[in-house]
Amino acid sequence: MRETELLELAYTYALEHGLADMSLRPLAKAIGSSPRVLLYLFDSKEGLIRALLARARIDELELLSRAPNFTDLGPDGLNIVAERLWSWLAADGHRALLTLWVEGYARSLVDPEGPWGTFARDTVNDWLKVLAAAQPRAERNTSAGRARRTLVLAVLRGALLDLLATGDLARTTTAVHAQLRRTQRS
Amino acid sequence: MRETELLELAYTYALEHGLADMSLRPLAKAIGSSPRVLLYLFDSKEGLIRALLARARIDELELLSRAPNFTDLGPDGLNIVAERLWSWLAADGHRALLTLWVEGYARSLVDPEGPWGTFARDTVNDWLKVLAAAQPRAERNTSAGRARRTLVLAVLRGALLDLLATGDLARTTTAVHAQLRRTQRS
DNA sequence: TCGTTACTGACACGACTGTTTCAGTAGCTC
DNA sequence: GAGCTACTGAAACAGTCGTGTCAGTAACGA
Repeated sequence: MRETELLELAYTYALEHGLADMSLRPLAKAIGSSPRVLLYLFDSKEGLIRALLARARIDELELLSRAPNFTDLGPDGLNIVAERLWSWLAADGHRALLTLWVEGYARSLVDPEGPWGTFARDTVNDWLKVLAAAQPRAERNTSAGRARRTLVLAVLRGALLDLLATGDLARTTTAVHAQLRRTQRS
Repeated sequence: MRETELLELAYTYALEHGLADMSLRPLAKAIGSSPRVLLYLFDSKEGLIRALLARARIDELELLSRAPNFTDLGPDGLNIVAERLWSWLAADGHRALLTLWVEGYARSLVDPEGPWGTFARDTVNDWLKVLAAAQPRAERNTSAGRARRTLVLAVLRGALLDLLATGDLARTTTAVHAQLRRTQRS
């Protein structure tokens, strides 16, 4: 299937160059293809972007699925999962993917129509679902439980934004760990 | 001064339409001007974007300056300021500005050259500075103090991302308040 | 009145955009 | 061999982009 291998090439290209000002001719040349072929396979540029965003989401879901999703890790399960997620987010090799992800997020806020669609809302829900699975059953469906996983997600994402902008791994990691240790005690 | 009033018009236009695919002709037509004039006043499109980003940053700094920045509100000063900041971030009328802000942030991560420059890093530092001023003097320059304000910033920004994507004011606000109340006790 | 400064309109230039048209080629099935 | 499917190259289309050129107006101080 030519489509999947070209998508993969385009994906690594997008990771390097971003999606915002990507255009067909430079992309095609870089991956050894032609605008004609890309249009043939993906119908339109919008279709290509949609495919790239879906591809990025696969990486994201794959990460999330690696978090232990069996239930009842105890009352502290949420923090355990969060700590694991952070170590993934903070890893050097994931910067490009996460930057692309922020880009897609921002874009889907600005224009919810278009290929970006509901990317932002989707990822929030993906993450909240995984975090919910790590909470004790009794807590999961309470308002306090929703707030708690919302808070954990906020900490992870806020710290990620900070890390991507400043590159200060030590400070952001200390902050995240401080939080996860603190709630552990409560 | 024609420049400032046109900048203001362009700014409100950018708040509605985003910066990413803004182009001179539609913008000029919308604000009753011409590409010629915009180029005359701002030298280039890049100059215009730089001016718009600077304008957005003014709104941001104005917000931050409204947070009480006199020192020693007590050990809980950081939370007091954070709560005030959140009520501003969560206000309905600020959605457009904050979305624009996220867009600029994302873009400055993708391409740190160009008009976006150090927008992301700058805002992180702006906020951290304000939060630092709200911490007790004794805590301010310790590693734990840095981590604490980093964490507060992460919560605010993470919750903001969530709010912008989902519009769920109740859940995000509950999460933020839970956090600020929790650390208050510690 | 002259010169200077601030601003503006009309138009064209070259580069680039996504997309289409037309014309294929290679491989597989019947 | 015929026909079908999958894929591809070359070139052109219409449109938009940022920008430059040339000209011109209005206000104002000397």
